[in-house]
Amino acid sequence: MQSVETTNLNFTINSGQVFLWDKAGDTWYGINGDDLLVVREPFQIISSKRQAHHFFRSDDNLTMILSDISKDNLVGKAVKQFPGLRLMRQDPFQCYISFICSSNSSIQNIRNMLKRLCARFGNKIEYEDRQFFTFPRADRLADATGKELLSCGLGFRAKYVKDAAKSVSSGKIDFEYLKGTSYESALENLKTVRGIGNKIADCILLFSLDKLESFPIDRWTQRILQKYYPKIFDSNGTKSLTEKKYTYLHEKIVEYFGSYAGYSQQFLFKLERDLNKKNWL
DNA sequence: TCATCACCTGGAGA
DNA sequence: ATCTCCAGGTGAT
Repeated sequence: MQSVETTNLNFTINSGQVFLWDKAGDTWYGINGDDLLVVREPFQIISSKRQAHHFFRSDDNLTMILSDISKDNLVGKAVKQFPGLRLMRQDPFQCYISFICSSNSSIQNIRNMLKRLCARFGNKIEYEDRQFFTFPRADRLADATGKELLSCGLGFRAKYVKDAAKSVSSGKIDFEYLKGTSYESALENLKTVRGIGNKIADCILLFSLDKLESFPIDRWTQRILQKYYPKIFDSNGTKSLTEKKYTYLHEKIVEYFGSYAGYSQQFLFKLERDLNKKNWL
């Protein structure tokens, strides 16, 4: 029987979904929007805002989902190997900005960028004599100057972040609306933002907008598909992941892995990263 | 429609 | 020490 209490925090937090979590002793501290989450064993999650939420997706029927995705042998193997790996449900704006920053960057670098954004534009809060900075609000980032964002080390992403924040503060991008609309519609909507292509949009949809059929395809995922499923996801010819090919692959993926493909992706990704001894942090 | 390439920056490896 | 290379991509030719 799987449940939220069986969450493996190390696996889950270091799975590339979130960037603003730190461990001190037996306690994890994580920034989620304007909230600080504190998690310690035995599994107990505390919110500084006393918000009742399901950050670790405890409302998912995990037993059913893990059983469903285990129909594929390799995913089944990964589920057995990493039973406590979970998807998270992050604050959408933070997720959106985080993955825009992830473009052509490394995990460590993404962490640094986001921490600087928080320190500069977020609010300071204290908890158990520790200091934290919340994630900036959209209007705060929309009002930031290009120079300020560059000084946070965002590089060419600075203008994307500012524009993206503007889109949210103006209401052009509405996360609550996107949660309620279809996967395809939400995907297209997100991709109208500069700096967001298929891969980043899929990350935002999967990690913060409850679209479990999202299956972000990046270098790693592409390698996994070619390595283990060469016949099913035949990438004949073209090397680069074009718009057309991405869409085609995603259709095949949902057809093959099912409507919880996002969970499948997380397990496959963990499996392959582990093989390559990439532990992150 | 597809392939190439530039893009800021910092960390890792030579 | 100094340099090169590259990182869970995207947008412009």
